[in-house]
Amino acid sequence: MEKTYDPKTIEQSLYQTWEEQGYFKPNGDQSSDAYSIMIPLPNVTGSLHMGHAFQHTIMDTLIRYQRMQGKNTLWQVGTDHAGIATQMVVERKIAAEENKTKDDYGRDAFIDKIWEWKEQSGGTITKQMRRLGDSVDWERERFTMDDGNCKAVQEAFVRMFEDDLIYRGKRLVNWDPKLHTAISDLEVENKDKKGFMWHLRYPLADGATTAEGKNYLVVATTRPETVLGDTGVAVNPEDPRYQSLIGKFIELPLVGRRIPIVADEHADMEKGTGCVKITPAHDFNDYEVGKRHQLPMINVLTLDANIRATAEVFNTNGEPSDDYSNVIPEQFQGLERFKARKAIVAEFEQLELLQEVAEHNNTLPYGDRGGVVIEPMLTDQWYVRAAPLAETATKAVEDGEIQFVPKQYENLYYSWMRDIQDWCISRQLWWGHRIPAWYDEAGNVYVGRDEDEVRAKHGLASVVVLRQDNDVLDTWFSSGLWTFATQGWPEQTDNLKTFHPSDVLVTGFDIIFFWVARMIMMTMYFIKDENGKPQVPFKTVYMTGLVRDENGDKMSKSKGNVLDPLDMIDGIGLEELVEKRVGNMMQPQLAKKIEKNTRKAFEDGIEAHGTDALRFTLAAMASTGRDINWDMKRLDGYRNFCNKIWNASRYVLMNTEDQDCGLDSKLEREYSLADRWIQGQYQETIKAYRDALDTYRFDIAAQIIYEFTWNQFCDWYLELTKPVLFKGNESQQRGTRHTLVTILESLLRLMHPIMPYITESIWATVAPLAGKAGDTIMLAAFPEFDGDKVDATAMSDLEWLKQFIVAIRNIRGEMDISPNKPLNVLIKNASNEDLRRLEQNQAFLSALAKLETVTTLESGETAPASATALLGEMEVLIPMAGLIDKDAELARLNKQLEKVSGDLKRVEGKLANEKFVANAPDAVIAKERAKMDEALLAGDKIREQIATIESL
RNA sequence: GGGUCUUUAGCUCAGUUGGUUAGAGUGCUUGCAUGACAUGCAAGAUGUCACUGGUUCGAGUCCAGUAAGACCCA
Repeated sequence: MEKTYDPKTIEQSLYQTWEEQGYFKPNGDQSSDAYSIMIPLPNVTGSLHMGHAFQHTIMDTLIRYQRMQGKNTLWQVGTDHAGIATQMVVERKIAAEENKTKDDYGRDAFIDKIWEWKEQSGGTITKQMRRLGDSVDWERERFTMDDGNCKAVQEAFVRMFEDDLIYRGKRLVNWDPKLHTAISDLEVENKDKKGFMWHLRYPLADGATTAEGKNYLVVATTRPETVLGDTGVAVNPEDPRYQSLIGKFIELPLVGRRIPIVADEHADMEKGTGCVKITPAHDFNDYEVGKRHQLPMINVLTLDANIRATAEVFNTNGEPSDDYSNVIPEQFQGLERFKARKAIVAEFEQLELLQEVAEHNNTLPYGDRGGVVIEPMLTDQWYVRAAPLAETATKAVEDGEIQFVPKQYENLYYSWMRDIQDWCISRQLWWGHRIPAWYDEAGNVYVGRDEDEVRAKHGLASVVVLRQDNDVLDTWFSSGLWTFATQGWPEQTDNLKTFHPSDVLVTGFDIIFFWVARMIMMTMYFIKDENGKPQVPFKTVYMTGLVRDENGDKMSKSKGNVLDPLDMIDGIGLEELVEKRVGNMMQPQLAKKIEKNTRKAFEDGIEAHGTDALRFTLAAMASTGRDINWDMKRLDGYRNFCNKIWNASRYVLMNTEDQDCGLDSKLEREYSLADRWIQGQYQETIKAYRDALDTYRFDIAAQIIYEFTWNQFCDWYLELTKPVLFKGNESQQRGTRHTLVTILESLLRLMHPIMPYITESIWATVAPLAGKAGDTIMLAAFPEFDGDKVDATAMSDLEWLKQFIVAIRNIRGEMDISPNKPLNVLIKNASNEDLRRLEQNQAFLSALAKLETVTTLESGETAPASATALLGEMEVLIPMAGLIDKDAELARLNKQLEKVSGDLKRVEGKLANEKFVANAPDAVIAKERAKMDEALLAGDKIREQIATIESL
């Protein structure tokens, strides 16, 4: 083995071997339990960020852990087509490179272009996953637009339509005027912005006046440009100011439209003037008010959100109507919406109908992709009726069929499910699953799996011209079928039977609504068990937090603080990192700032750390549901841990390779105290570690394995093997070698799920020495706790030994005695057990505490002036002659005394409190008593010692 | 406005049903070429557990409120 751990040289070839050998595939053993995880679909043309690395670490750890327990294990891999995002990328690309639009290409050619792009850039993610060590079954890799998924989506759509769970309707949708598509509520981000509230005078018709005698009403609005589409004014039915006006009319300025004054709860008496203009075609609240009062709807905006040349007038059912004139004043025609606002305000001012302009904080809806303000728009769209699906889906969580980790996310889930809105699933895009609906020339709609089926089903002759809906489905619609479509649905396949429901879903809280909830709804609707009971898509949902940057800021491209997991693994130079962050930016004006921040945060670029260190760090920081502030220092620390494992293994191999490791059970093996102790420690580590993994506490698991490996196995056990290996007899050496190789071999298996590469690499050499056969650690058995191997006496004996050694080292450290100077120590007040332990562990003591002699004083025998340490009642004395500074020793003793006195005071106080003694459990009181006795004794001894030293 | 979460060592974070002197990594101080490792070894220092009040024999932990921050919903 090389002297220093170098991940580069081991990782890539190992992965290739694993993949080639088919170790990632399910073992197909139907007699063992199945275990499956369906990957949260990354965008096929995207790349993995630290959040993915985090989730993948957790999934791979779980999968490897279960696989090593012999389960029939599947980690299903795949990517999604990311409709809007991908189409935008390719549109920008052809615009930049060829100055063309998608319409220049035409639908089919443009879609071909996207497939091309997918072929080109689709490999990034899979390469990254291979570097991360993800043990996914690549042969089953799926894509949301592959044949199987297309079939599943089509089938799902048709069945839901037939069951009246999908409908088409003219309704207000969130329209993105930049991307020209409807989006769902979830794709809208509400942002607080400073704006204005305009108070407009609306003249009353027919000579009516208000209670105050005015001939107009004042309405307040943040969107004056929608005046052109007003079809009513609402006042609160309880409002005394306007009661007499209800049923009367307004003469709407600019367009001269006569519109009614209606009474509706929506008008808030406390807010503004209490009068609200109603524009049903351009506002979600107004739409509802309009429905209640049968107000017509007038659309005044184009799909670009410009003012139309002529308005579209609909009745309240959305049918074209001529209730009102469609004329729009010429000066506003074609104006962009914000310019139109200015023009209309100016016109009101001109007409002396602008009463007031007040500053106003409003919340504006933005499209999460296009980044422009969303326009409520009256269009025909397809919807999923969500409420009936939500009922079953909510119950599954209530009944505990699906559990969220951590639990509090269940509330978030419930709160959304209880108030669920219908889901707009059509998108005016070309890239995606085209909606399986056909229209005849009369505008009738037919839904079916293909045109032939539609014709057959509805008896449409071939002369009837049908055209398919131009729109595609929301990407999340296909993602919602992921857990079962990947397993062959709509066929009833063996895979579906074996691997569905999946065991755990590992994902971020930010897509609970987008994906998790919808997956539960869709799955429970389509998949039933043998008894017809709806099947859940997964039993547990493990929610990860966000990985943030070192300042706690969200990582994002525009902030330029994104980290590529591969750069943690391979390292990257500063210049290259800067280039990576500022190159190809959508907002080049930020480049300077990003460059400066990057140079500050990564002065020397990023060192290579290897996959195992990255994974271990992510695991160590995975406490439930919390965000992670990424800390390079932690990564450094855990890279050092890998180096530690490497070197500890090197030590083991140096002392066991080509030597008798006691595999032949006929030859005698003598186990030292250290051997028996480390075995017990190790067993307890297995137990605690498995508990941690079973409860998704990866941070605790990492902590346990770190503590055992470094602080027990390396710091104590390996040191304790030295005296045996260098000076012990044959059977003692054999026993220790046997312990060394067997513990290390098993420890590697224990660590493997989190750190796959380093463990596999070392295991290949260590396993044969421990008598283990097998081509790969990946398929070796996961260690199991064996209580018989825990030797309680050995455990307490060794703790005593450690205390002894630490006490000597402490005196050396504080007294400035070289660690190389052999010492002669005296023992006073030793119990029989102390004597036994001393007797049995001379070799360890002299090696680890560097002792020349240990002499027991008879009772009554006087000791020379010494530095002392206490082990229970036993005193360890280091004679001072020539070694120790009197004042330094006094200072050291006084410090100890102070500590002991402090303890004593606290404990005495507690025990003197009658209520404590009366109420506390016996065990607690006994503990306190013991502590008091110990403190009393220690205090006496230290004071005695101080007196002795002072008298010198 | 409603809701959820966070606040513990210089930094990044653990801390179970309330019960020793609140821990880890990193950083800091001192010493050390020691037969695996200087990406190391040994020893050591470091806390108003955000704040105020309450419950309790006992609170980092439970309750109420305050402050700061993050997120979700409207």
